[in-house]
Amino acid sequence: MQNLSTQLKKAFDAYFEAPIEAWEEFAAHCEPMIHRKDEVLKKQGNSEKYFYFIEKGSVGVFLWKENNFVCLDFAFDGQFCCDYMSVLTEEPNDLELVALETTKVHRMTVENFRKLGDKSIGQILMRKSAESSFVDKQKQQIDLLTKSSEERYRELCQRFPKVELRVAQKHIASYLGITPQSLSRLRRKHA
Amino acid sequence: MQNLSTQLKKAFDAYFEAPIEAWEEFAAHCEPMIHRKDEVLKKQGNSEKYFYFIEKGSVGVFLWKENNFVCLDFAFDGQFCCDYMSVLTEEPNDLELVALETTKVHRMTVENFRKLGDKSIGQILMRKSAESSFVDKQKQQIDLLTKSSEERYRELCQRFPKVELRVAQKHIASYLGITPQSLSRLRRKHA
DNA sequence: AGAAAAAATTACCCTATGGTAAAGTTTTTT
DNA sequence: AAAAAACTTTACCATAGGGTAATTTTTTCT
Repeated sequence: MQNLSTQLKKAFDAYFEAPIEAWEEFAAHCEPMIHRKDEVLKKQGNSEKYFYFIEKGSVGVFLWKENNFVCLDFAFDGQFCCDYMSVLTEEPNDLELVALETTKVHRMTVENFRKLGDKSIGQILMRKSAESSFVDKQKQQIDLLTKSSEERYRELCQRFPKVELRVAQKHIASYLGITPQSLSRLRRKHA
Repeated sequence: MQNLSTQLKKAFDAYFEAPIEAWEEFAAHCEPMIHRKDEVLKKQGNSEKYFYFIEKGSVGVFLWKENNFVCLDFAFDGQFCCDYMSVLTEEPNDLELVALETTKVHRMTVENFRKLGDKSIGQILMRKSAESSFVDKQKQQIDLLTKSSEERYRELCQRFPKVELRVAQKHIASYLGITPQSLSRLRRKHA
């Protein structure tokens, strides 16, 4: 468990710049959990029950659209994830979280996460959490509006090395906003 | 000034669900200001100096890309806006805020906004602010990934009635992620 | 008001991506 | 190990949107 603390602390430092008490409080309420590939951590249409820290593995955030799914986000080792919109609005939401490989997480109930938010130290945690989530989303929007799918693919591969090996092409394609066929073409061209 | 209070309060209620003390504190530090069309409220590469509440008019958030600009966001009457990424990171940022028509704002220095954030009431304000900004961005990302430019255009027109009359087509086009020529075609088709 | 500048529209052709289908590959199931 | 299912690649054609340029309309400047 000491190992988690080290890694969790590192994630906090990179992500939040929150005071040390905040992550201690957070860590104290975490429960370890293992999810196999394709296991659904949060189902579309439900309210989010947990806030996750990924120790090892990866999780995809999906939106089901007609018969297809669109991948809105990936989260890998050392990152946090959840259907944050559901947490914030306290309502059911259509995002679906799925393990993309065997994944070890530490999760905290949203109930506890919210209770944390009532304390002043948690207030800061919640704020930092929302702020960094916003910055990430803003970057994604900028990429979608200003970069070609080829650029976006190359940057994704840089940001998450080996992502092509760990995550199905179809998920990467939908994340980029293109079809698997188009991604396949891109890959062939610049292989 | 009573008028502002009413409208500002309304904006808070719609946006933040923050306690009444938060917006009173906010309103107390605001300074009224009028910007003419095309006036730059925040220049690319600078740090954000103000946090704005728009009483009447509109502001565009732009990112300059090569010789062009891309519109990332619009803000109209009763909304807040700023280069939020710069405020959060406390660093210079490339977004540029421009008045799209004659616009009356009430602005607060980021310095004061941050000081507010140190009080517990401001902590909540900052958190709510980040949270609602995140939700907005998430929605934008979803639209970009799941909807056609035609759908996005129609929804933009619904969300901000008369937007086609108040804002230049080229800005709307870049917000949608297409060229003015393509937007022109769309408009002709469904006029 | 008239001239100049900027923006919007239209047109033409071109390219990136979509849709469908089929072939090849990998993974899962039995 | 064989069969089935799922995924990836390839191919072919269709289409939305881009690039350039010319024309018209609107806005700005003098």
